[in-house]
Amino acid sequence: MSVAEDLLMGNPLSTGQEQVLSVLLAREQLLWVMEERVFKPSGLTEPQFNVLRILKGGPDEGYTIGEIRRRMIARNTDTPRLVDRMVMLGLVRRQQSPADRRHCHVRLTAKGRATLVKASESHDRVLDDIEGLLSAPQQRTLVKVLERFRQGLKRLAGEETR
Amino acid sequence: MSVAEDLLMGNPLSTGQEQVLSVLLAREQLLWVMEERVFKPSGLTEPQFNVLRILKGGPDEGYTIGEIRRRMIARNTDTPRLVDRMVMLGLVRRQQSPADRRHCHVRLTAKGRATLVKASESHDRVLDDIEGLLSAPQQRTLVKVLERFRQGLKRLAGEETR
DNA sequence: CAGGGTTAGGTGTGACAACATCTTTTCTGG
DNA sequence: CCAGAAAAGATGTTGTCACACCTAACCCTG
Repeated sequence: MSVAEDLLMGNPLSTGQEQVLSVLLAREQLLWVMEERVFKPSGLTEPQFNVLRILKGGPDEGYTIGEIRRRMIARNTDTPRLVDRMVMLGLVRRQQSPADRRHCHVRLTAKGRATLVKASESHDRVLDDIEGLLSAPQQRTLVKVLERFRQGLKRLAGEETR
Repeated sequence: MSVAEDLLMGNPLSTGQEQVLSVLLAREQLLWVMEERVFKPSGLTEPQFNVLRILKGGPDEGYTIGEIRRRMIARNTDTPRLVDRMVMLGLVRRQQSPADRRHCHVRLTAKGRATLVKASESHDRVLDDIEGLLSAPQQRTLVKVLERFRQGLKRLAGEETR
């Protein structure tokens, strides 16, 4: 057990500290499971997997770099270079738009699609397992409370710029 | 609003997806607030701040690289190089242990201590604000449910290596 | 239609994460 | 005591995040 987890269990922490640690540690553990069971076996990284999923749900002509970035979970993915590496891996194709030459459309290749299918299978299995961790009411509570937490944080950040 | 947040609100997602997205987005927003209000103003990065806090709570002779790593939240911090950079910034001192020359003790400098004090003030203010986001029962629920979630994930990961 | 602002994307740099490998030092079993 | 295992760090490499700055293309107003 890490010392951080140790801290969370039965030590005198402020409730703010507890909440912060809880969120950080849950995310750490979640990512660890995903890496072991989804990303490593498929040879993808987390952001690469996300790009593939985004493209799969998109139109045939693909998405532009900016559209991909807006759909990513992380705030500021360095999307041009992320796409660069995925082009080199043969996962996606990049093509300048004739209509607006500033845009470039990114599309799945056959290899990218196949890799995504394989990774998605293990991803779905992990999600199924996760649904078994908490009772249904607890799951709803978790989502609801985290949503309130997040909206509150958003206001905290927003107060800076007022 | 990012598309990821958009997804979370009123779209047909599996409950597993919902929980995963909730945790990831909450952590994103939390880190964003911390960066704006704690890390950027103090000129520290998140892991640097954590190292300083760890050293402050430790013994006078400091901690070794390995002890610091075990106390970090992230699983696999590249502690030698993290300490390298902090030495160059003048935040910590590194000294080989005479008893066991494989070890090196890392200690706060005066500058490191002063930087930590300044950063801790804003950190405490953020924690105070966070305590105001949810009702007391909700805060307890959040911590409790995330703890169950995390323990469950740990079992999921552990099943791999059995 | 010309010049300036805006937008999309690329590039340069520094810090961190994750993994592999290597060196030095210590420990341990025979 | 000594050879090999184990431990602690250091180092090399790749991928990502975050920021700053730059370029090219478009648009819009005068």
